Order: sequence, then C-alpha cells, then structure tokens
Amino acid sequence: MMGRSSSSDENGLKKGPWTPEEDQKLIDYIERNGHGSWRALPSLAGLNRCGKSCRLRWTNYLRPDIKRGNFTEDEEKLIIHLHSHLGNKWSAIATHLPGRTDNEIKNFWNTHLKKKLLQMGIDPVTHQPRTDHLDILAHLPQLLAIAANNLGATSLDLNIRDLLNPSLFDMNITALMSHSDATQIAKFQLLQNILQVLSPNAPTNTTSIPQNIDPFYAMQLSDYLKINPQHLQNLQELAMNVTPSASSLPPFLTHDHFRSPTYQTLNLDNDQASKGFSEQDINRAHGVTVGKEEYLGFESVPALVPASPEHLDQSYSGKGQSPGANVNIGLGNSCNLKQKQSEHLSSSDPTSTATTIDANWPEFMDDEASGCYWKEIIE
DNA sequence: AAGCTGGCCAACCGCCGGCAT
DNA sequence: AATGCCGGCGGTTGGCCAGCT
Repeated sequence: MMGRSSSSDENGLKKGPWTPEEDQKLIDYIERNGHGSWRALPSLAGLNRCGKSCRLRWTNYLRPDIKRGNFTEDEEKLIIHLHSHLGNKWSAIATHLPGRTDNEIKNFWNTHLKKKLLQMGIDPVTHQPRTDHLDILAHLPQLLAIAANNLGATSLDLNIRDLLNPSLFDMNITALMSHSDATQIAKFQLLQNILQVLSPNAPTNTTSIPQNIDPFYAMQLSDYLKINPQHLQNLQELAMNVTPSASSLPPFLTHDHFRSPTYQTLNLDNDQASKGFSEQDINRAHGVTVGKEEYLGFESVPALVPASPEHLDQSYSGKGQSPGANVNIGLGNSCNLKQKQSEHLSSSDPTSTATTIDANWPEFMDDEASGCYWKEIIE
C-alpha cells in the first residue's frame, strides 16, 4: 500500500501505513462495539495508534459502505457542479456522492478535475473563464511561431487568416499540444474565438466588410475583455481581412449563442444536484454564475462568459454612459450585465438610454477603468 | 538496465467549532 | 466566562509506481 513509511511519534504510537493485521483489529472492534470514543478506541482495540489515525483509517478506507474504483462520468460532472456551488467544502460535496469520501474526492479534484477545467480554460477556483488567458495577444508571436513551425513556414509567413483556417486549426492545436501546456492551447483557442467574433463576416459569410464592428459583438467583447470599443476596433482591423466560412465559427460564439437560454441563464440552476443544499451553502455560493450545463461537454473553450458583476461595476462605475447603453440586447436575469448597467444608468439619468456611442466616445477614450494591459497590447 | 521524473493517493498535520465542565 | 477535550475538516506531505530518457 502506498503511503508513509512506518514510524512512531514521541508517545511511541505508530504512524504511517496500516498493516492488514491492524485493519482487521479495527474492523473487528468497531463491528462488535461501534467506534464510541475514538480517543479510547485504540487501547480497547489493542492498537498502538492514536484515535485520530484510527478514525481516518475507518472513515476513509475501512468503512463497509466505501465505494471503490474509478469515478464515473456522472460523478465527475456532479463534483464539478457541486464544487462550483460549494467550493472546497469536500465533506459537503461528499454527502452528495454516496460511498465516496471527502479525501477521495479532494484527491480526485486535485489530480484530475482541476487540470480538466484548466484545459477548458476555466478557472477551477471561480469556475469562470480564466482571465489570464486574455494575454493571448501578448503571446501572439509565440503562437504564430508554433503554428508556423508546424506548417513548415516562418511566423512571418503566417497571418491571422491561417490562424482561422478551419483545416489548419486541428493541426495547430496538435502542434500546441506537443509543445505547450493546456494554458497555451486554451489561449490559442480563445484567440481564434475572439478573432472570429471580430470578423464581421463570420455570421453571414458575406464578402462585404462593414466599416464598424457589429455593435452587438462590440458590447459583448468590450465587456468581457475590459477594453474600450476603440481599442476593440483596432483589434478588429487586425482581423479585417479575414473571411472565414460561416461553418468555422464556433456555435457558442454566434448571435444565437449569446441569446440562447443557456447563456441567459448562467445562474444557479435548480437541478437535482442542487437539491439538499442548505441555505448556507447557497449563500456561500452566491456570485457563481456558471451552471452545470456549461461543463457537460468537455470539448472546447467555454462560452465567453462575462466577468462577475463586481468586475463590470468596477469597469463602469462612476464613469457615465456605457458603450452599449443605447442597445437593448435582451439578455436575462443576473447575467444581464448590460441591463444591470442600463438600469443603473437610468436611475441617475433617465435620458441615458437614448445616448449614442458616438456621443460618448471621448468619454470612453478617457475611461481609465477600462484600461488594462489589453489597451497596451491592442494599441 | 538504470536513473529520473511526475502522477497519484493514503495518511498526517494543524486549525476550528461544538460541547462539557 | 474560561478552559480543555474531542471530532471534523481542509491542506499538505511522503513515498510508491509507471512511464520516459
């Protein structure tokens, strides 16, 4: 059995891995008498262990209702879902998985699920898309170099069009997988997603190129990326010459996606897994905005979920009109960031909903709240 | 074949809260 | 109210093991 080598503490009590003989003594005693006081148990059971060690051995390994073996896919999804609500409350999570111990779930999380979420571009702590992936443009040369190397070209030969070429996408990902960690893969995918959204032709497959970013996309992206629309437009110019086919646009980045029920209800859902949560659990979980369905397919980078409302408030608080205040995008409930914003603005200025982006452009240009390293990168 | 490395996981450690005195 | 005991919990560690060089 794996574990620590046998040793004794200062009281002469044995530590380290349990022997089959010790296990049997513990089982025999508890089956006959129950565990009673753990402190008193070792001497009564004839074990040279501390009570705590006996308790852990019993609860984590010897208990008859322990379920052994690999976690099923359903258990996996449930753990992720519960973790998004409860955080590192392993014992609380374990109560929803009969036969699984908190220790086992904790280990499984740390060794498997955390990595899986990272690969998906999701922060395993917040269950939000990782914002540190947003420095992808800073890594653009590196990403291009990797992709170019894979294509037998120099990075100078490779352009944004190549990055968006669906036929090259898989090859690029393969190259990244062999050269980089999951973070790089996620960055690469996110970069593609962003450029595709910025490409005005993406949804319609038309060859004409509008002069301005689709206001709808601009709002979503400027919100998500915490940059102001002008900088976004600069980025769009980078993608202007790209004319990907409509089929290359990931389904989760279309107008339809942003309007989809899933996106509109990225809220605590009330499915079966949520049943049995205490009010305290739910209260602890407030602010978590990614529901279970977001994880159902472990396939690609998740939808561009806006940052928490706190972030949004920070971005625009006290700064007057928001870029999208004149557009009703119709997103729902707690994730309707724009609507919240609009409500906030309306409360201070009833005319704000009629204000245009152009009228407020200089203000946005001075908006330091939207300033971050993106500003530098894009400029 | 031998050495190295990272993944995995049982077990330990330290802290905390509830309870009895 | 203060103190000590006990069980529970989450974080961390140590060492086995498999895969790689």
